[in-house]
Amino acid sequence: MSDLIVRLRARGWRITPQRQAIALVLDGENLHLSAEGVVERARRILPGISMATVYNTLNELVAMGEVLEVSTGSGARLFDPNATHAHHHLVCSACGEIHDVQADLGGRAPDMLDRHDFLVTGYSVVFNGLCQNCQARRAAER
Amino acid sequence: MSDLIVRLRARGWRITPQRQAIALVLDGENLHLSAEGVVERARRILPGISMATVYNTLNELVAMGEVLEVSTGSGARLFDPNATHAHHHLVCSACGEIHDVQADLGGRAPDMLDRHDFLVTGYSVVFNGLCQNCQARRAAER
DNA sequence: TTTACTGCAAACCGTTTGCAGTTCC
DNA sequence: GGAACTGCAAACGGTTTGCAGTAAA
Repeated sequence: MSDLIVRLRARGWRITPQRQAIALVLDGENLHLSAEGVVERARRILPGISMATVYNTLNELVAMGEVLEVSTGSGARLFDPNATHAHHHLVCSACGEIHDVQADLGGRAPDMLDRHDFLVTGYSVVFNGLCQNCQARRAAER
Repeated sequence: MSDLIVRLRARGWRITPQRQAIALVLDGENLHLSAEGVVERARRILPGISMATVYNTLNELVAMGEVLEVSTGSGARLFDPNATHAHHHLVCSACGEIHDVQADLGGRAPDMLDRHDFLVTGYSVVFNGLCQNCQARRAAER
């Protein structure tokens, strides 16, 4: 059984087949799925599951911090189940692929904010550029 | 006349009243407006201006790098005309207000990416937390 | 048995688009 | 004069919601 299900049960959630399917879909590394992607995969496990249920569940998971929301600016939200290990994102401008990257600003982040009376509770970095594949493809094209 | 209009003319744009109104709206520091916010303000200058024109223009400005897109994750895109000075954003979790902050990761950003074959062309940092006002309000509430 | 949860479908919101008319150069 | 631009309104894609039915505890 997935860790997520255990934690959801601990929080008093009813463990329905739908939630088990969603938890199963969200079990993995380097996962950045759109809501539609989650529905699609969840339907392989539980064909009848509805969009509404998936959206409801994802929103609740985000609200309780079990899942992160990644907004890449282009179109739909992406959901990132890797909420336990702080990390940032590499977004390929060519193919849209997203990779996780270790979080480490080496304590410099707070320095940036010295002159702002702003209480920082967290931060996220989005790196834009070209992934390995797209670099290779560009090199081959010219 | 705004600098932006000068640059747009230099790029061969036709300078219409609509574009002048939008340029006027986008003239300012620390501005983070939704498309609707731009329409609203532009209509004070040119009452008949349409959503479509504003969206078209904003998208073109973003595409040519004259305006930045800030995605806060919650709802609509925000447009940031401060494209000439690299900066990042402080987003208040309580009131949603956004402030610009000087960009300076002190050359550490590339270090984070050593083990990823990823060609970084840019990055942006979003700091989450509480702005001065919301800190004060919370302190007063308890 | 209770009440949280699900599925359907319609509504919603921000955004884009096709097209006919207008206007800047 | 002609291409670029505008405005309208309809369409669009992603997401939310109301409600009646279902099932977990």
